[in-house]
Amino acid sequence: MSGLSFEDLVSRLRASGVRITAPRRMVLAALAESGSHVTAEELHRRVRADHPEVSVSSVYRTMELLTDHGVVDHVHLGHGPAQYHLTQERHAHLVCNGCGAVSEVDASLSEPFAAEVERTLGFHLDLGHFALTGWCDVCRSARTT
Amino acid sequence: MSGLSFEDLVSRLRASGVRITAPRRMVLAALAESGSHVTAEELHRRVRADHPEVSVSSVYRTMELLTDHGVVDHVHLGHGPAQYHLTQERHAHLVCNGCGAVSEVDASLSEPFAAEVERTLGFHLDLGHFALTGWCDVCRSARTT
DNA sequence: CTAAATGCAAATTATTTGCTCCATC
DNA sequence: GATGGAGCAAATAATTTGCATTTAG
Repeated sequence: MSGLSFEDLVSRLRASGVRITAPRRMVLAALAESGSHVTAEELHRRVRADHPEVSVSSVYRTMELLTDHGVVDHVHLGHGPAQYHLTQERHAHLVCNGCGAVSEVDASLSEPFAAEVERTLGFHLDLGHFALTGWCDVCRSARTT
Repeated sequence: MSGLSFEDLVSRLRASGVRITAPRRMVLAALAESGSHVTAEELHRRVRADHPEVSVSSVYRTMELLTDHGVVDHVHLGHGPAQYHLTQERHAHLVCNGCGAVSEVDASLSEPFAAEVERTLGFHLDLGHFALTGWCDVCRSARTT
């Protein structure tokens, strides 16, 4: 799912019967060019720079479509808007309540916990969709002093 | 912090210099009477039943005040509104993406994970503020079949 | 040509804020 | 009676939806 170029993605989608329209192409391109996480608003801003007529609804509708096709995913990093990204290996996110910094948790760290929850509670955790919040080292020290 | 009666809470607040107004008293009473988790809207609905003039803003402002005084806390159970509750021992919540059922995770289960994250990443998790999402047994089986 | 997608504006949901009037201490 | 709270309505923020108009295949 990762490592595919932008045009590869377009071909794959067209092959799945997805209509490749100008807005869709532009939104997907903007997403591919963005770093890991972008908000819908940010994508809209980028697309609008070249094509002011593209609307936010198209961004949201495209994200929904691409999500259904497994190409896109999003995370909620606490309060605030959802963050979209091309589908990749799922991992948990840590968001600091103080500075807002986002870091990633390697699956190897969270798997034992997820396994334990599954075993004892019969609940299958998806730690990739909502971030885990807390305090980074720096902010933690700053508040306790 | 737990085990205090409604009137105990009121006295404690008044002692801290908090003005005990009619709306505050009613909102706090509604919260105390509600089970563990209630939304602001639900609290408003309850209070309004007897006193239609009380506004939502008062509910929100009261929740904010009580939060500042450590009497109230809230959790985000995924999408949807925040859920308020009287302050109690913090624990993580599991929300099923399928049926929406909420369950609690005993701290003993999450502590080893939190400790490991703290040790290796220097990040102090607060698993009590945002719920962990995933799939309960029933919904999980239902989707994979 | 026709089903599906777009743009735009208006609706929703959850929460916050400005402001004038009212009540607690 | 002064300071802080309440109510109401309007403002925000993020997203969704209805509908008339375009467009990909």
